[in-house]
Amino acid sequence: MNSQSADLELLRRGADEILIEADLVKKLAEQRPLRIKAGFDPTAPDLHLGHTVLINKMRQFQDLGHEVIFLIGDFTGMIGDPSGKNATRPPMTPEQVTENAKTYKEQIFRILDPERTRLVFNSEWMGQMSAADMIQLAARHTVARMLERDDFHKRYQANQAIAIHEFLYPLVQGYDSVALQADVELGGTDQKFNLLVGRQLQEQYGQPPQVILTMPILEGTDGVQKMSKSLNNYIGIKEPAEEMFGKLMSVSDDLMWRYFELLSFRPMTEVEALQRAVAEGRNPRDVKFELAVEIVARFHDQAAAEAAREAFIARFREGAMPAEMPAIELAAGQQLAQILKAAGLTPSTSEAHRMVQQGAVRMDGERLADSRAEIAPGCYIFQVGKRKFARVTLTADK
RNA sequence: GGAGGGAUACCCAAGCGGCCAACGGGGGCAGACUGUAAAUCUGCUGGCAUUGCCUUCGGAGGUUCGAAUCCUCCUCCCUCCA
Repeated sequence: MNSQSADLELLRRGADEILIEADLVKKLAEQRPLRIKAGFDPTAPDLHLGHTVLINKMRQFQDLGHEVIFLIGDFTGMIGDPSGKNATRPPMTPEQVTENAKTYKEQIFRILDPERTRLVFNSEWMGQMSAADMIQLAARHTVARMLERDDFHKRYQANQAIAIHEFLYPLVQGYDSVALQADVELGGTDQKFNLLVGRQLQEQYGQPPQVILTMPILEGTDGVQKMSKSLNNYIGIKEPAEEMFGKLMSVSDDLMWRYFELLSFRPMTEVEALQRAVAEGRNPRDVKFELAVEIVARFHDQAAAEAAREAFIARFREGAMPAEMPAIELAAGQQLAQILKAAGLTPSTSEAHRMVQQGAVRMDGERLADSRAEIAPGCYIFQVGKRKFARVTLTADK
């Protein structure tokens, strides 16, 4: 196997589609650094592992010596959100954009090499465009082609409104590829149409069309729906190490392999070996440990990752307490249920009563059965369920 | 502009005068078990309170001993017609 086909195999990993793969082979054969473009929304970035699928792919290109362009779509953001019926979102100020760009850098450079990453804003060229330029750009594309896009098509069929500027968005995104002379553009599968517009526009402007590489949308920790903050099935890359580790461990044994493919940098040959090992009886938990350690180490460091693993093991094996927990001081003379609520361990006293009924509440390791019991003054560790702890000091100030 | 249909707890979705704090599913939480916060099984899932009270079925009124259920008006959404 020569190095080019090894490169191709790496780039293909996890990819949903490569259009056109033959073109990519040709470009790789040119033995020059390719310009790899990926666009991101300028809204406040709070990245989770789902976003990193794409960024990981950028990193792979980078490792192979290509030029990665991290494009922030601030021009698009300043106009507003075209999708759906959502009220147009308030335009972002240049200050906000700068601020968000800073946050992006903080987060993406955990994965990307800052030395080899070009950060650009599309307002750099879009801001220069006159109305006449814009119309000329619009003239390069047709309504019929726009309507090929699935969501436009459906809305048109259903007689739902499509605002003119919504047609402009794919054009602007496509024009970014022209402005950057991109060789490859990366995006989620949901971006396929927009990426294709880039290809078409580049041809119109006399450039060789970019190759499109789409990455799948990562499933969240529930294993079914896409990872997203609003579905609360996400793992944020700024989360504390132990939290991140725990969430990774909560992923099902099946989903783990998907995460290996899309999130791990381990060679697929190794991943396949792990898969065989599990089939032959190795505990999938231990394999999941390896995944969790790798990911946590990427966003924290190796030591924090190992510590998170040890803490995890300690907790389920010995029922140990976490090293840190909120400490709260309360007046004595209250019922247990009220203490639990006051300590933030349950959202309401009714919930606290239910938790006690279900045997979920412990005080200094002893299970409690009476949610109305008054607790004598002193310092205790309360636990609700497996994961919620608080150190509560009850003071008798009466 | 006209004609119909709909709005129920975190989400979906029953209920159509009292047995409704409201079936069922999803999600969430808890317990058991285990190989992990996987899988499986079971339970819980409005609030407050020493088992009684308070708020909830789009909003505001009304009928009734009693309404999520009936009436009136309003708001929003969907379908069909112009």
